[in-house]
Amino acid sequence: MVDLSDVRKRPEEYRDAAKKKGIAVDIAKFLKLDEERRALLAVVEEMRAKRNSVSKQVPTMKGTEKEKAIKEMKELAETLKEKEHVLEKTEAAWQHLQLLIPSIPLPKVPVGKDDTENVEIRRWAPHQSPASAGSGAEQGDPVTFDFEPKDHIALGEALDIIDVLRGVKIAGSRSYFLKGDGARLELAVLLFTLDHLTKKGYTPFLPPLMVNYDAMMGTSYFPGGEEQTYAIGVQKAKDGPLESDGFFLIGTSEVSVTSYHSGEVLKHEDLPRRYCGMSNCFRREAGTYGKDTKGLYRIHQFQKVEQVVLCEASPEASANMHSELLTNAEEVLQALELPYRVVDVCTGDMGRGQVYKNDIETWMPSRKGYGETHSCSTFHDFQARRLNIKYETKTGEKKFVHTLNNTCIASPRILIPILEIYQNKDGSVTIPKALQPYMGGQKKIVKR
RNA sequence: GGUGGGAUGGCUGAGUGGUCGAAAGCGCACGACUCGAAAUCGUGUAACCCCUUACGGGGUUCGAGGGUUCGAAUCCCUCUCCCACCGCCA
Repeated sequence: MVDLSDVRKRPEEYRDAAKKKGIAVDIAKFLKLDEERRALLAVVEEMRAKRNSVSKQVPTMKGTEKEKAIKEMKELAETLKEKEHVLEKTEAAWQHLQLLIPSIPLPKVPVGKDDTENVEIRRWAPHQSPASAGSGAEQGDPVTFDFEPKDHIALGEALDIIDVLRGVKIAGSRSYFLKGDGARLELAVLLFTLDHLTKKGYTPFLPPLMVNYDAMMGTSYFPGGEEQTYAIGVQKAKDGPLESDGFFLIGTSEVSVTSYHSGEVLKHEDLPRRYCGMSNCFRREAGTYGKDTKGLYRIHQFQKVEQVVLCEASPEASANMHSELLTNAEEVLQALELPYRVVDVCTGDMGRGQVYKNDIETWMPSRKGYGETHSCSTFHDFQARRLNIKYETKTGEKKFVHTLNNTCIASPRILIPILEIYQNKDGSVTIPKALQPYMGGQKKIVKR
């Protein structure tokens, strides 16, 4: 949610932001409703004031005077009820619209319509002599092979560590099993990342996977993201209606962990709060039919270590935390020796609330390109307003905190580059050095 | 799943239809006393919204929603959450 007084002050900027982000919201309609609401509020409050003052006097009155006052108040109550009803309706529409108003992107954000217009800002690849020949060398790929490489599915099936067919059998498309060393590899990469962040002062969380509407709304997934979200309910008969329990499966632990302090007032000296949530994540992936159907790239359920930060309300503090979050994620990729690039996400590929966003894309040989593996977002006070998270400044002023988040690792998507880049000619996969301690010292995944 | 007890300001807790946004205590802030401190005494101490340059005024909020009433923390209905015990259970 944005600062409404700011919207009143410079509506054109919000109209512009909505246009650049590709978000449909009628700012003029909002302003009109806003005025209507305030006019109605004035009328209703005046009537309430009258009622309150007369009601206070009633007990001191007697006889006909009292009867007259009560009669008058009865009539007033009726008109008041009507007015309140109109106000309520206006307020509901007003509230709905204000949730749709996007934040204004920082000036440095490139303007563009979708992810094809994101702008690369840097690349990293491990130091190793580039192969002079072999698959990929002529295109200048960061990873080359002197044999014909397999994709992660072929590797996973041959090694019996990924089973997509049986996943689909019991849970439908975009489902899978990790088994054996595949299961262990995923846990290894998650735990390695969690340890990395813990060492850097981040508090790990295992948060609720099911949350209420307020958490979804507060982190600004709702309204708008309902179609991407699984709702929890009870189905009493096969093909019968689903009775909602009012809970939703999180698509990221950002939802639970950012909401952790909702409704609270923190102390200035307790900021920044550095948190990381490890959780399963659930996504319906509605509207992606036919997109990334093969393999573990786009799936309904995965696991992620997510970084979440609450910091003081200054653009500088936010910017510092943003680069810290990026650095943490890059350190993990560097430890895993996976080539990646960082892009500035353009306006059209940003969410409603974000003011700045970077994606990290990791090299995936089978895609012959970089695939998104991380997403680092700065919100300023957009989420904090919705979640009502404040802090008290040194001067005793209460302000909304700034929130940020970034993936630190998401699996099994990260298994794509790991398996594909670390594969050997004989079909085995070398385990990245950093993960070997988390696999009991094991150095290779081989067919068992 | 069953039974009983709860939910009031930063905290404890009183309040069962009208001058109650709410006693008292604790905490906190300021002042007095003191060389200074403790103790003591005094004063003050909720959030949000609307109008106002400001001073100030008004509204809403006693878990949430609805109802009764001229008027609800207080009465009625529904729901949520917490605590205790019983049953079942990873």
